[in-house]
Amino acid sequence: MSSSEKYRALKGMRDVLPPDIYLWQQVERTAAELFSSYGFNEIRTPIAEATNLFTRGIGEGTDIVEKEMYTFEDKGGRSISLRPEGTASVVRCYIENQLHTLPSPQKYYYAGPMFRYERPQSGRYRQFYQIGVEAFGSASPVLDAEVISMLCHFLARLGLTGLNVQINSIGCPTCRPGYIEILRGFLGDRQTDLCSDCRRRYLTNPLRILDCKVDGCAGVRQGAPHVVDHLCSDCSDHFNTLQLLLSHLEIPYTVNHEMVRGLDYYTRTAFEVTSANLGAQNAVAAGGRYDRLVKECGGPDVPAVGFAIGMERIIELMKQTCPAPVRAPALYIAVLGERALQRGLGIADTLRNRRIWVETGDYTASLKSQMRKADRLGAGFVFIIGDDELAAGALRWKLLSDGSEGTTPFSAVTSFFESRLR
RNA sequence: GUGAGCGUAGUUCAAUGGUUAGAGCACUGGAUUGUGGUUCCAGUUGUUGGGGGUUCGAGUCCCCUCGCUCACCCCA
Repeated sequence: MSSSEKYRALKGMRDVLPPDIYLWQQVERTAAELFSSYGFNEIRTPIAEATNLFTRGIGEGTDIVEKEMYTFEDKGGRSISLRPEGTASVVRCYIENQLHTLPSPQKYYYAGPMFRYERPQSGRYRQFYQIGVEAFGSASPVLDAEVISMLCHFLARLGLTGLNVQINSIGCPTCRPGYIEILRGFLGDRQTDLCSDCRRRYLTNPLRILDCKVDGCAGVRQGAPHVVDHLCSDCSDHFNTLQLLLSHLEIPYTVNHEMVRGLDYYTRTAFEVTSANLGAQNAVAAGGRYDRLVKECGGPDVPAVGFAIGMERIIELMKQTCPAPVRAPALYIAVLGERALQRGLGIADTLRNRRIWVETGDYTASLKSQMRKADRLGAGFVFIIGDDELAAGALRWKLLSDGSEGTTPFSAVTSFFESRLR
């Protein structure tokens, strides 16, 4: 709104406040509980890394490293970047800590902010949060299925419905080059009808033409050969077994032949969960297999699968079905005078030790204003303590929902309150 | 990086180019002593995002700028 002097959060970055914060906590708690039942352990890596970890890991030609990274020099002249995604950091962590020496597969999850310098829009922020999962050390499609299944259960446990799971296989270094040539052959004489980006992609990364959203390109690629029909036998077996497992697990999915992931490191399985209830940025979670990345980053030849969940997008969907819960104190202690305040503070302490949310009033304010404040906070009970109550050794209580009132001795406060709580 | 829409009180919104820019909600206090919600009364809040221009006169028209929103691109 007004005034250039006021500080505001940077473009594309925002505060998370109550009541939304309780949804965030719920999502994080659910992830921690569910993922650990699948044997995934949390890890925390720094939010900044050497820039070349990302350029090498994510791929020189990707938009993310080409134009979206927050990159700066530290005081020692080193090029540092804020992480634009989580996988590269986790891979670095896996290699640096020699986690391959532990029994395979090693399974980890992380949660935290990522940074990309993009133009913000609905569901897209410059600082955004992901919960990600990475499993190292098994090339088996069983692990792909486990990870996809875990993701679906996670989303279901949060009460999200109407989501769409799409999978595809984009092959491996053995079969992908062959497919790319076949694709180029198909597109060959129709190149001129492609958009300018796709004409460039024809040379650099023809796979990306498959998921270009420009109308003309969709027409040009109609009838294009599917990757899945040109996989080597290993990749083909892998993909078929994955589908079989997903069916056994009763996970509804569709094969999307046009889905290729944007990051260079993916091999074989690629998958994505989308929602029709978001804006243009409709991916809720996405991931895939990256069997060559660990080696490419200087580690042992270890295959891996993972995915990342877009926190803000999950939260948005949750808010559409049920609003964020409003929290309110169970008890407000209205106090009249300093002696009453002292008594009230003691009671508050006792009950707080029993995990009860208690607020105390301002003894210089009128009872009316304290009552009003209790009501505004949505407190369940009010305790009233004044000279009369101190003399009688019993406080007045009032249940705000129906206005009922009574007295109870100070000595019986704990048991009174706990029995009335449920 | 490209395009479009929108910027008026804490908030939601009014105000044919024409007095001192208003209203609801919210907030604070009060309606006989120590009782919330509903009601009534009173009070507080603005560089109309900022800068320039047109005009006798600009919240209103024009230009620039900043911000927000949405979309493209790309992605979670």
